[in-house]
Amino acid sequence: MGRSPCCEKAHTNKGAWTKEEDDRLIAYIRAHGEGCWRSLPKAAGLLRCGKSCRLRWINYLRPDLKRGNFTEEEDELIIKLHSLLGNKWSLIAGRLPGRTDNEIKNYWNTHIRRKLLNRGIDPATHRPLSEAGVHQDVSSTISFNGVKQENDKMNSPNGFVETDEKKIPAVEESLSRNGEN
DNA sequence: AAACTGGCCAACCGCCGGAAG
DNA sequence: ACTTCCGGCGGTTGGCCAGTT
Repeated sequence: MGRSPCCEKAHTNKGAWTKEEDDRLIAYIRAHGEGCWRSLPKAAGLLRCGKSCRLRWINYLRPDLKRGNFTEEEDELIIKLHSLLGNKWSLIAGRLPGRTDNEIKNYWNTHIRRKLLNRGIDPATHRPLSEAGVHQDVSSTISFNGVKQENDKMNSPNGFVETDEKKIPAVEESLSRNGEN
């Protein structure tokens, strides 16, 4: 037996959120706080999956979100963190106040990857593209899939093989070193 | 002016780890 | 110890929009 769905899909709305739905969600969380996403939609009078509510709140409605363009400093910080952590968007987002993992993930895929490729750097390994083989098919570098994830784990750019939690102190050290220069 | 193309981004999907029973 | 459930995460999709042909 597989897992049951997190909500009754037949009775939930999907797609873009309306202003009214946003207002209901904001009002409910202001009154009751975050948490218990499963029961939130019913309690808030929303015909949405709990997951959908959580995502909407975290990625769009939270009052502390920065929004707007990324600065050059944020760009470089994301590149640095990605070189250390790989596709751990939530960890990267934790270092960028007011930014969400989804936002950073989108920004990476649309802007930074291209930026690195233009610099001749492989976005997956943060090594010069020439090192990865002159005849490498660029499209394979661009592709973003599970295999690439596995490669990241097995062949982390900086040689990390520990868990992500164990990486954090090294990331902190690396960043502070960077700050001193 | 219409059709096409590519970029952007909000939102969904499926999986995983951990908590609870 | 095992099963079920929930929250969280990363990957992917699809709709919208602006630029180009």
